[in-house]
Amino acid sequence: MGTHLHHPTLKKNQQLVQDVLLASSSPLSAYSILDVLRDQGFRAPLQVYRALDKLVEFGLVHKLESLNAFVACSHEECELDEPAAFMICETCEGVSELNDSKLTGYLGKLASKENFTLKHTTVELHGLCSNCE
Amino acid sequence: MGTHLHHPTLKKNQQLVQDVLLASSSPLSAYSILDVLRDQGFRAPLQVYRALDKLVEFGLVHKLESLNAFVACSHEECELDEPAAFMICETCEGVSELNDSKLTGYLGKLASKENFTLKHTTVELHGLCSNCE
DNA sequence: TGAAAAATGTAATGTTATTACATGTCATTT
DNA sequence: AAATGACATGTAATAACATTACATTTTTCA
Ligand SMILES: [Zn+2]
Ligand SMILES: [Zn+2]
Ligand SMILES: [Zn+2]
Ligand SMILES: [Zn+2]
Repeated sequence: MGTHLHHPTLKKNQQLVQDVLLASSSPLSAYSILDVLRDQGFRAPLQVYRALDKLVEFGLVHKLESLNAFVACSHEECELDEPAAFMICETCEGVSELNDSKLTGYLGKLASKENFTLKHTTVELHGLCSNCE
Repeated sequence: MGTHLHHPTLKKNQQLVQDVLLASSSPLSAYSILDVLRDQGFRAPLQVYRALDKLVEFGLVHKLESLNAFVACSHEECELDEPAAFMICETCEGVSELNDSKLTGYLGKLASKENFTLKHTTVELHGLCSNCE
């Protein structure tokens, strides 16, 4: 396990975005979040993107690159411990976040074998979850 | 190794797009490809996206989800053998494609442990290549 | 309190990707 | 050869995703 850093108290917009993501059973695009938050006064995409940037920085939210969408972290917070992988169901759109140290370790090995300095990994597995099979 | 399927002869637009990607040292967005091909008569994004769809289907081109960009396959063609991972240098934008069966195998294991039916994997490692370190 | 840093509001713009519909090309069948 | 059907192409319009620029407000902290 890596060092656990406390994130600062969330600002108003950050908290609103975080609440929307926590309430969702599947990843949401920035524009979907915007639509939900129009009632709370959101008017422009940048309000969402700025909040998301911070939440991702704090490790409270992850971006799924293959979906252009965002999910709340399934754990307390990933912080410096990057999530290892996401399993994404094509049918129900459910996502489960895996923190598998063996996978992380192996990706690190692959990188060092080529003298590649690893900064960030994206691992997204698409398929069908056990329910949807 | 999986079954080797022959892809059909490339059509004109497919070949043009493939040639642009083969000549590039780094991944290209669909719109960058379009710009290059304006001289050859390309006018609209869809001409590029349609060609890319086919090339990806044939295993001759891969999409890098974290960059919204496309690269020519480094091997003859990946066909049904999905590439295992890409290492992407943040500095020179160079990409190297890894076909690592141990990684593929481990991702499969992770999935089956959760009764997840794996259809497609996205593994993209960001960092610095040995040259740029 | 006063200055600096961070967050927010808003508009405009840039980038990536798809839908819709018309036309063209080529192999197969009659 | 004409008719058919499958696939490829041309073009315009629009949708979806994301950033730049600039003004203002709030928070932090010396
Ligand atoms: Zn997490
Ligand atoms: Zn499912
Ligand atoms: Zn390949
Ligand atoms: Zn490099």
